Amino acid sequence: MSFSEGKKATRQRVIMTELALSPSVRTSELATRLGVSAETVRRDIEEMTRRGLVSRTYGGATGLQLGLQPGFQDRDATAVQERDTIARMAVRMVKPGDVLMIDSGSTTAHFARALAYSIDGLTVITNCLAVAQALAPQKKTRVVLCPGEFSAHEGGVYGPETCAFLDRFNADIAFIGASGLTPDGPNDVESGACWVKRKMLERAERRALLVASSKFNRRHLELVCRLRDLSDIVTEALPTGPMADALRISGVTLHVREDRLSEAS
Amino acid sequence: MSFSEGKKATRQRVIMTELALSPSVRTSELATRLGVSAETVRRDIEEMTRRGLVSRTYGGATGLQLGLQPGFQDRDATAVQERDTIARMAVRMVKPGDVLMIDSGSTTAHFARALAYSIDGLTVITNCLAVAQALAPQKKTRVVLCPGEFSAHEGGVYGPETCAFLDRFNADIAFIGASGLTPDGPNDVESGACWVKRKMLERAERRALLVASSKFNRRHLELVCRLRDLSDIVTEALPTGPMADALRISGVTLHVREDRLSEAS
DNA sequence: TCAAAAATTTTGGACATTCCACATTAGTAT
DNA sequence: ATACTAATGTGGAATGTCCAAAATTTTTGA
Repeated sequence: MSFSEGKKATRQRVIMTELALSPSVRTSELATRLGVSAETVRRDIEEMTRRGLVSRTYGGATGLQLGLQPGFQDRDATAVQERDTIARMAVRMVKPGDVLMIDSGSTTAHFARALAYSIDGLTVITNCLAVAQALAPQKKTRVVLCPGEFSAHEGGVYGPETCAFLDRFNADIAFIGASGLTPDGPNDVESGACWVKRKMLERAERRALLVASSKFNRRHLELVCRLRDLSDIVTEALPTGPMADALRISGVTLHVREDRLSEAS
Repeated sequence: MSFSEGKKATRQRVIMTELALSPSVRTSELATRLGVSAETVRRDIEEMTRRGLVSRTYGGATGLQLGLQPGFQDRDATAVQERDTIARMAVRMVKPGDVLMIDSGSTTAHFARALAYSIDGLTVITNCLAVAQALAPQKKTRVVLCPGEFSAHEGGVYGPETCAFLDRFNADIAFIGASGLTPDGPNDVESGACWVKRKMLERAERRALLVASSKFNRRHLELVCRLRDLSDIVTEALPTGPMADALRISGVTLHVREDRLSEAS
């Protein structure tokens, strides 16, 4: 009888579907709709809660509100302070009317939010949904979104379509992020993301890397480019050791600020 | 004593805050925490539900998920029921492995959410961010996002880039929405959106319009296409009068609610 | 095929929530 | 102050939910 998946799996899939359509479901309704007893539904919900799929409530369940992609903003929710400093510094590189390319990532998205209320008349080309959403409400900013395969994990689009599209534009400044920075240069875990970053760097006059100091000396799958291929690096703490040496030699402009000022007490 | 906002407003603000921290709140707990009777909390929740701020559940409330475009889902927060019925019916037109084009809009986004957990192996081409985000978490679904100028109001991309991009693809079914439907055909307030819809219809074998019956006989700026240019219309209530006549003549397949089915077998 | 294991339903009582009508209180305008 | 309206509290009946244990069905494995 059963061919592809068990009854339980089917039931739980229906629950997820139901939850995708409405913010909450009720045990009793599900029981009727699924033709099983309330107890069974309750057990399903309990199990799904354990697995982190839903959140149990009195009388039913609700989906987990994920503000965004799981792992996109959560990835380092602790680093808000650092990202904030970086974002503010990076904003100072931009002047009204500039054409920007902005990469996907939590740091660049934060930068975009800071940009939104600071500078007018921008044109922003991005492959990141969060960046687009941050900037678009500003009437005076034009946001161009790249095509490509959408990755929920990264919250952006990637692939040959993306690169080919970027190839048709010229920008004043490109802002890219990275999952690591070594003396060799910025690197990233995603190969698809690397190609997009490279293409952005290629099409822009100034080429800025936004990176938290916690990423220093972290080595990942693929090298995006050499240090000397960047024109600016924006970070919140001075690098040390080999990293500092490599930066000095590369001739990249380093934007750092240590003043730890908060919002008025 | 009171200077800025009334007690009720403060209470409801607390409820919203609480809801931002956890996916659901319980009436009883709120009552204790707020120092008011459960009945008052219940009345608050009821009012907030009417205003579309939260969703009432048995024993409490949950936030509305899919936190995206402000004004995107709000536009007609009341029509959830209708959209829900439409979404479920539309899902039944799709089979595993299909290539779909999905337009931007609240109805189509809802459809995408219903699709996400129902059908595997899809390829979806869309100009709508919400659609992409709804479908992308499904590993077995491929989501291709169109390029274009991003409109925060619509939550999607538009313009010549978008149309030119769509022109390169072929789809099994196109699902479009509309702000109005008259005997002439579907129409929309946004000219840019119309062009995208037309292009999607042009590139797909089956051409389905998802529209709530509340949109019947509403006339807006621009006609998207003729009725006969559509192959299917999915709605939740039978049209009447001239609208019904026009539909019969046009030869479009009409899908109206026939729900109340559970899975089983 | 049969028996053990797992999943599901049933049952019943304890407890929680809702709903509604009405009493009470707070807030506001006259 | 007075009268009026909105907001909140109270009580009890009706309904819904939870939980645990036992009975039943389905699935699994040899």
